[in-house]
Amino acid sequence: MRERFRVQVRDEVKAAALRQLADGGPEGVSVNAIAKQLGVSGPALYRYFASRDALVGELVIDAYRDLAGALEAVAADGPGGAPAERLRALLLAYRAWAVAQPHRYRLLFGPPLPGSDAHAPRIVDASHHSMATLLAGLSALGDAPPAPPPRLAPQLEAWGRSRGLPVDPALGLRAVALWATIHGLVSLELGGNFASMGLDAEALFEAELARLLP
Amino acid sequence: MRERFRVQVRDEVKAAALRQLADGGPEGVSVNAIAKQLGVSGPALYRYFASRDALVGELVIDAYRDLAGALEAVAADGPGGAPAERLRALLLAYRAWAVAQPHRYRLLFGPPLPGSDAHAPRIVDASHHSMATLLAGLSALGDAPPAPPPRLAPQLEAWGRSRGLPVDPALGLRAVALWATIHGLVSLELGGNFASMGLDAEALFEAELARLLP
DNA sequence: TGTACATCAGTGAACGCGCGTTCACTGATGTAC
DNA sequence: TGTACATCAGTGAACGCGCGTTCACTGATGTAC
Repeated sequence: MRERFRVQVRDEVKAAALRQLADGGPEGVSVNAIAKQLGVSGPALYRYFASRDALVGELVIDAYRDLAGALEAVAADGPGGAPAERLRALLLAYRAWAVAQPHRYRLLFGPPLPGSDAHAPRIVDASHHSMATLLAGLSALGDAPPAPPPRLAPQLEAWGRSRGLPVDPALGLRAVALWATIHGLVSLELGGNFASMGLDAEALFEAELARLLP
Repeated sequence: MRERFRVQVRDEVKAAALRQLADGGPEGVSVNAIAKQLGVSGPALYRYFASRDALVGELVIDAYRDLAGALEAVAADGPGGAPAERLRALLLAYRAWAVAQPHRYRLLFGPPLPGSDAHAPRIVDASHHSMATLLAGLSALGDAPPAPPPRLAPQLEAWGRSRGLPVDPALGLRAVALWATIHGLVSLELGGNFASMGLDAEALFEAELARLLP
């Protein structure tokens, strides 16, 4: 079928785009360069993607899906073990995904790209799944986090509701804070900040996990 | 004097570069575009900067100096108040600086730029002052943070020693962790992640501070 | 004070490059009778 | 099975743009006698 061929070529294009993303950053993803890498003429790619921005947009969505998949796999894997231990595994998987493919992590959580609209519904949707997994992991802990300040409580509740999972505001705040912390660690690690301080980023991450999830 | 003129023009060039940085990101800083904005021909700028990379490098160093200056001003201001309260003010100043000029914050802590060498000694040096201020603020708290794991302790000590301030490893770990947390919050805020969740980033930041510095 | 000279800011043309995207077209692959 | 037609992947040329950087040169500003 022609359709199978289309899908296959699209995947090859995206794979080449990811390779360019890895060296050169998001700005380094170039339609013409991808075409050259596939041994094909530049305009040929317009059969498969409407524009460069559309291509990059797909990379973003794929990355969100991939990250969410990795987290869900860990969350679903082996229901044994204490909830705290399972949450720990989840957070380690988050870092592992980021460290294994820093360019994709930066594509998701780095500075917003000119031309790409991070508020497009498809993208916002895709970004939700990872947070949902994190929320579930936290919720399994079962302890009672401190209540959020009055200004934040309704916002957190609205956010949970808009996501379909009615969420305890206190739990939501805890999830956001936890996310910010591990994102901070990962982001500094990817930026080489810990390396330039002579610090072992992995040990640092684990030390922080030990402190946060005693 | 000709020298005064040189300095003044260099400053104007940098100011125009910062304006371009604000809209368009680091890749949007263009020699020719700056020249046009100053009503001058492109090659003219090569009298003042050896290359585009040299220009951007100066922006980085300026930004580090500016951030460190803002923090030191807060630290030196009004020695009254409990140490925890003063540290709180320091961290609020960190966020305020980042939020007021997101492009410069991203220039410092965003993804490393292609062409620019973040390990150049001048840049590494400039990046140290802010951390020193944070360390001083934490040290004034006077309480005893938990000891770091054996793998990290010598690294933290070596890092402190290389900086001229012999530092308690436990304190160093605490500083790094605190930095990672506020960087995570700030970085997600600048990325618009909290906004797209309907959360008030400032309230979030303050809630986290309240939790971290009771 | 006036003149000769050196310094140096800025110009305009040019080089070579890469970019995203359009367009008219060729040629192979699939489909329908 | 053979033939007519439609579909569509891919090509090559072109458009218009911007980029960093070099080069030889003009002309104004400063300095030295």
